[in-house]
Amino acid sequence: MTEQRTENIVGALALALSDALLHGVSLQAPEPGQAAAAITLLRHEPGMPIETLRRALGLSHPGTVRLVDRLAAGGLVERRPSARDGRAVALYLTESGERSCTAILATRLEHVTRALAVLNPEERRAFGVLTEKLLASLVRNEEHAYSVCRLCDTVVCADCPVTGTLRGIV
Amino acid sequence: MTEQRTENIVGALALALSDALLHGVSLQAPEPGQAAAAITLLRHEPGMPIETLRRALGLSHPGTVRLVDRLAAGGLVERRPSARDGRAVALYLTESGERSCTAILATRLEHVTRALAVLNPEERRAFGVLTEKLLASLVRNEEHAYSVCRLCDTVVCADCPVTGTLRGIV
DNA sequence: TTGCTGTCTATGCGTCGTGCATATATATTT
DNA sequence: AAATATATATGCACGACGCATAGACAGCAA
Repeated sequence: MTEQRTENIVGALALALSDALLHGVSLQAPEPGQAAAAITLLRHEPGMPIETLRRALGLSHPGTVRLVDRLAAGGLVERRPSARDGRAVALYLTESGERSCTAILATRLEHVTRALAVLNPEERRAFGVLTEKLLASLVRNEEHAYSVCRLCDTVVCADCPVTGTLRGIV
Repeated sequence: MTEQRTENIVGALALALSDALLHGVSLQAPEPGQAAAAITLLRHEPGMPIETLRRALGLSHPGTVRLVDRLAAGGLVERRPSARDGRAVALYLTESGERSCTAILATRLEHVTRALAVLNPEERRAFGVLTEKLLASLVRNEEHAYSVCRLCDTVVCADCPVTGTLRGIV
């Protein structure tokens, strides 16, 4: 019973945090939804094809193509022919897209920082350790990892626990 | 710098958890989106008017009216005249709506439980304490509380930290 | 009471994102 | 060389959404 109370609170915190993050991040992106995640993923891995992006975002094929259409029309993303695969498109951020990405990551970081502000240094450290353990156990495969890390800042997150888990799986 | 790594991981976990929760919960609801949250909110507070629901879900007026239309057409929700306010509608779950709500809450609980399974009892307790502290500090006002707790199980969550904070504010 | 303002609900309308089905091009296998 | 699989693009129809608006009622003022 008391166990379930903890589970309930954890679910509420996850919802509250991701609500705040997604809302804040959408304001930095050209449109709500997965546009912000698409942008940060492309900084994460420049040249990513549409199909990989699609799997990370959990959208349909046409939906992803149209999203890229809109991002390209807005001057944030550029389509180039892929060097390795003649069928594929290699997606790159433009300069404007890079600026948008920086704003998105800053907003995300700011929201999480504000949320963690009530914890003292020891508590924050303890929370970080537990969070890392939870996150590492949650990732199922590479596709899921792309999705989970779709809004991450890869520069900050050296030795990412998610990729660490994947190395263990593969 | 290492500080930011913690923030990054916390953001990723929040996203991963809420993704999983929202997806699982949507499968128990008649449609994706905020339908599941609408159903659980109505168990939380039977007789809730559309406007309160709208604020908790973060939708537009017409969007909420249409959502209630679809839920009513599906036999999950019932509109009744409000006893106190002649303009307002009092929303209630039908029997079928109650069953759907039970399935939604069970799915949510199951997902969080599975996520917390890697922690041993002491870790889980510590994580629960820190989570509660974070959640309590995050809630701004009553409207926000409805939103944060929109998928909660009020039976399980006796002495909810969110309502506790609100009592402190008000 | 009468009248004014604010709130709650409902709906017509136009827009736009979405997915299905399909078409085309290229890669990979047989 | 043929067959199959994969990556991208698009025509089409559906549906959710928000804007603007309308109608009903509450609450307050004169």
